[in-house]
Amino acid sequence: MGRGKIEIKRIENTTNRQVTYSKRRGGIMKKARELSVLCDAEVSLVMFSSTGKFHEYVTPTTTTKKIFDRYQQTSGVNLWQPHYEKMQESLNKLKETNNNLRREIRQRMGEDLDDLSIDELRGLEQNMDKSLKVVRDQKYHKIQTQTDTYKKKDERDEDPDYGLVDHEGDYETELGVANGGAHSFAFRLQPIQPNLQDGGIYGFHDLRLA
Amino acid sequence: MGRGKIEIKRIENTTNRQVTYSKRRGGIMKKARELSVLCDAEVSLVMFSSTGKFHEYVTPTTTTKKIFDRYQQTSGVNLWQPHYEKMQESLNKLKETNNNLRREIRQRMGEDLDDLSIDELRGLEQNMDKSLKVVRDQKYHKIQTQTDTYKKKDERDEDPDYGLVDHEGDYETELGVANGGAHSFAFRLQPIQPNLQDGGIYGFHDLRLA
DNA sequence: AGCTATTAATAATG
DNA sequence: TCATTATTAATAGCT
Repeated sequence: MGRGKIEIKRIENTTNRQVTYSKRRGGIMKKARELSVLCDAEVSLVMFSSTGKFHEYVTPTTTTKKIFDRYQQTSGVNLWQPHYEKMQESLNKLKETNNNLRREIRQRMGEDLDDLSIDELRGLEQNMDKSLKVVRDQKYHKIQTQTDTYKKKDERDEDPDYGLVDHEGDYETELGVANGGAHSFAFRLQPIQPNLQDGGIYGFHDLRLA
Repeated sequence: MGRGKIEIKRIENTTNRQVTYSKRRGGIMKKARELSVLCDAEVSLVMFSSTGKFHEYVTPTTTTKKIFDRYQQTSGVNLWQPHYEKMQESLNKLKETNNNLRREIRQRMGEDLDDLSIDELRGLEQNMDKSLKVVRDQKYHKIQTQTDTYKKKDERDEDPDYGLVDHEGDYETELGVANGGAHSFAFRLQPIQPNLQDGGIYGFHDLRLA
């Protein structure tokens, strides 16, 4: 369809190649548009010239993203799914771990004990008993140390923030993630938060399953 | 270019539309191929017919994924990155939360106490003391209940497994070691599959900071 | 960029 | 769906 027939092979002359690219690009985009309209089809046409210039046509009623999403779904070709799935899997594992850790803390606080067997209860009790001794010793040790320090310096003034629980900022809501603050200890929490609203928002010290 | 000129608008007759789709699809794919070869260009052409049938052409020297990546890069359109980053962020928050939960459990096991103030130690001690009483009561209650059950049961039949609690033998041995010989109630949670390779980024049931 | 001779695509038809 | 063909559409080579 020109002044002469041409062979379909790379046009070596650079200028010619560019000109032909320009002309045919217009042609194929027109074809794509016509196909969209006439046949009510979704079309995505993406082109990069040999010089790297980018052109595209997409059916106006959709987007390239949608076309590619559909492409993935239909063709079964995974463009980024592998990575995504891996992360999703990691997220789920972490959430499960998180729940287990919360459950353990709750049990160490004397809640959620119904499901434990006698042996488990015995193990927990022994562990807590032993741990409590360690904590107690550590407390005495610390008091002793501090007393010594006071004797030396004879300074004073206590921390006015004593007892305050700081509530840090927002947490990830979409995935039901609760982010414990660096110094969030359940045992410091006096009133355990009553029921919050749904949507995966949990207080820092909420040990319910996420 | 046919026996008559046609207007570029949706072909209402379904059969006609399909036929035209079929013909023009072939035509545009040929054009895409020719553009690729003649002009040394990268072309991706994705089409969905109105009935949902999928067809594509990609320059043979590349792949749809590569074109897609390049498209993202060139057009500046970020299609999946936002979601990806969001997940990454969630992962990080979850990991931090898990670390905090682990730390709390460690402290409830008498470890990692050095950073706690006297007041925090006191709070922890009181909480543990109180919780221990609850656990102890629960243990006695459970033992009592089971004893009653045995009495009733013995009157009827002899089912040696009834009411018996498995000694889930693993949890004591496997973990005691990891935790300096301490009886590690935490590791009762071990059953979830261990982490795979991947550099062990997410240590799920290890109470050390990940 | 335009122009146009010529080839290519395809709408209607069988 | 497949082949034919009269027409229109695209475009190669030129300016």
